[in-house]
Amino acid sequence: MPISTHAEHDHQKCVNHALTIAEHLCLKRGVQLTLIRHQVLALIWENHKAVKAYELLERLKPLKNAAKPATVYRALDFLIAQGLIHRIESLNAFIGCRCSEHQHEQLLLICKYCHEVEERTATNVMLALSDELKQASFVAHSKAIEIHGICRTCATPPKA
Amino acid sequence: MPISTHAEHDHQKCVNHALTIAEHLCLKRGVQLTLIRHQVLALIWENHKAVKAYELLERLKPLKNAAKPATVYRALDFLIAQGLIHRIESLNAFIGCRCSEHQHEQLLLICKYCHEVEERTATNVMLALSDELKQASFVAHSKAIEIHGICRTCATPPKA
DNA sequence: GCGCTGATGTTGTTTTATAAGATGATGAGG
DNA sequence: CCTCATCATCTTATAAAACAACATCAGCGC
Repeated sequence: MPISTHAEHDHQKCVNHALTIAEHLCLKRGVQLTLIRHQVLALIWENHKAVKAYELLERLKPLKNAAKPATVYRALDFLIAQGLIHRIESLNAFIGCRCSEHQHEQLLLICKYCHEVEERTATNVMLALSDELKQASFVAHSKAIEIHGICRTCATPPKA
Repeated sequence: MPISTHAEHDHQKCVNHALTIAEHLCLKRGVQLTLIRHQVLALIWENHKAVKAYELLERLKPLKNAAKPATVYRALDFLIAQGLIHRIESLNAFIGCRCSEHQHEQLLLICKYCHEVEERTATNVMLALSDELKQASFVAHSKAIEIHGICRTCATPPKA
């Protein structure tokens, strides 16, 4: 079931949920969700759009005057390693992960208009992919699939 | 059926085939496969590994003394637009396309050891993907899937 | 306190990609 | 033949994205 990505949803809930999960997960794993990391994660969750590293840097600076590229990249590295965010290769951008605890094979649908990213489990696709990889005798390390196009909302003409 | 990517195949055949196809295709489409574009395409086809833009630039310089970044990037843009090569987003690199004439939904298997890239049609995966996109009401523009891992050859211990 | 470890600060560099304006080649139409 | 348009290229800068290296600091166990 897709989530509602556009304006109408209670986004504060999204954010709170994501941050709470992140805190619990880090605690459980014995890794530090430090202030900077927490701030970066919160910034990423400000919306459901893919966000660039230098954009995050700009947004981080008011909170953290000394912020430099390395500051952001290190936080991003950590968040990725913990599965809390995804890196979108085809955009050099980042997006909060909705399922940090579960599997990590997802389908990312990236809208070229609103830039929102929908994350789907897409079980059937992943099954077919596993099968194909088996046939190819290829051992995959990660199976993120990034698809660019136009999302439901942007495709639908503004309601009459 | 996967192609043989490693050393044992007659690579000159690959190259000639790719260049011939490219020439015909450009002729048919009324676009110019100029000297520079042809040279860049040939360089990309020197092997089946993903190649970076600045690496191409270095290799192009002996042939074309004035070569600058823009020289290479323009040629790459053209080749991509004509479907003669693929851009591998997750590597910022490029690879020759084996099926310039046909469909453009492919599965790219990228080996982290030998860096060779195998291109597969993966019909079942693409069907499952189309289905999933339909469910999501998402209109995709391109459906390249990049999977990183270890290829058959690199996974197989050197023959006893 | 001391020393270990992980996190951060700081500086600089590398890698990847594009912008903008001048120049050159080719071909169609007058 | 000229001229204009178009496409390709050249040239110079610069932007954007990412990382390397090393210094410093904070917390913790001993």
